[in-house]
Amino acid sequence: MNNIEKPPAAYSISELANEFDITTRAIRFYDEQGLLSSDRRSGVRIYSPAERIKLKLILRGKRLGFSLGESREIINMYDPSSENSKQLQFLLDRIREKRQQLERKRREVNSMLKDLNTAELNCITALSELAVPTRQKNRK
Amino acid sequence: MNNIEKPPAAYSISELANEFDITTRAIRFYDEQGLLSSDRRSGVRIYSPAERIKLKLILRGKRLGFSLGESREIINMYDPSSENSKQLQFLLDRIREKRQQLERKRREVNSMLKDLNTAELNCITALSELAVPTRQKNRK
DNA sequence: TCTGACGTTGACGTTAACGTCAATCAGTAC
DNA sequence: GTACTGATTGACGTTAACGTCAACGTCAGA
Repeated sequence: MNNIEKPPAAYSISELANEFDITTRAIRFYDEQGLLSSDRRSGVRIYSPAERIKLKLILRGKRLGFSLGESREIINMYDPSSENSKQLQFLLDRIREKRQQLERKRREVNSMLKDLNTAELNCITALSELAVPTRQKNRK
Repeated sequence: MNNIEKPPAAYSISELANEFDITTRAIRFYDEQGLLSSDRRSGVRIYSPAERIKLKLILRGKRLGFSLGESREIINMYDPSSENSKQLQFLLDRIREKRQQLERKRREVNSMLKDLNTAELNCITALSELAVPTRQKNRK
């Protein structure tokens, strides 16, 4: 017998809330807004693994500064449920649009990291000069 | 004589608003909140190039999902105005903390870009199968 | 001097994204 | 049955980040 943990086939609302460290209220809100869809077992929400992934995508989107509406759009990009060519071309355009946004974000994250590096260096320098204030310090 | 554009030594509120495509109200709000500081020429706000940079940092932060409070912290990381070693060490810790956040954001941006790529491929495939629905399509 | 563009300060309104609370129901444990 | 746990649906409250509007100041140009 093997001890590998099987991924659950379904999740309760509080399981998801605990896993992602959010409140059930938030999940219910996403549900109301149609970002998640849930089966009901006598009124009680039950989420499939696919919905759990959607939730992950929503939270990732939030951390990157996307609104819930934008995250909804992004999620909808993953299934080409639209069948006709016009819709597909439109979807393709929006995918490429989002890519532009994300590449900008990537550039800005990198630039911000560079800034932090120099800030860190300044900080370290200031610290070391505090620690050894007189040794070999040639002042004019 | 040369025709190079000298960078202005000062900016009015509407100049900045136009440059960054935001409203003067937003700038005034940042000013109130102490994210920007302004000289006053008979009541009228005047911004230095340094404040203009701060504004850029604020907007970049927003696009990456930072709150105004977080952006304020990040901006404050760039000048080691605190002199004593304790403060500097604390600052250093927070810099490294922010770096963690940013590196996570970077990973997530990259992962999101990958997702978009596969979404694009799916879309393109669906399109091409629509365009040539009968040719060489071997169905079981 | 009057006008118009641009600025100011309140003060209140708005939207997104939940938080909070109350009343209620459904399954389990004793 | 009863008590407890965890879920539900309203309904209203809250916070951040501005928008909007009114009333007013200021300064250059005709």
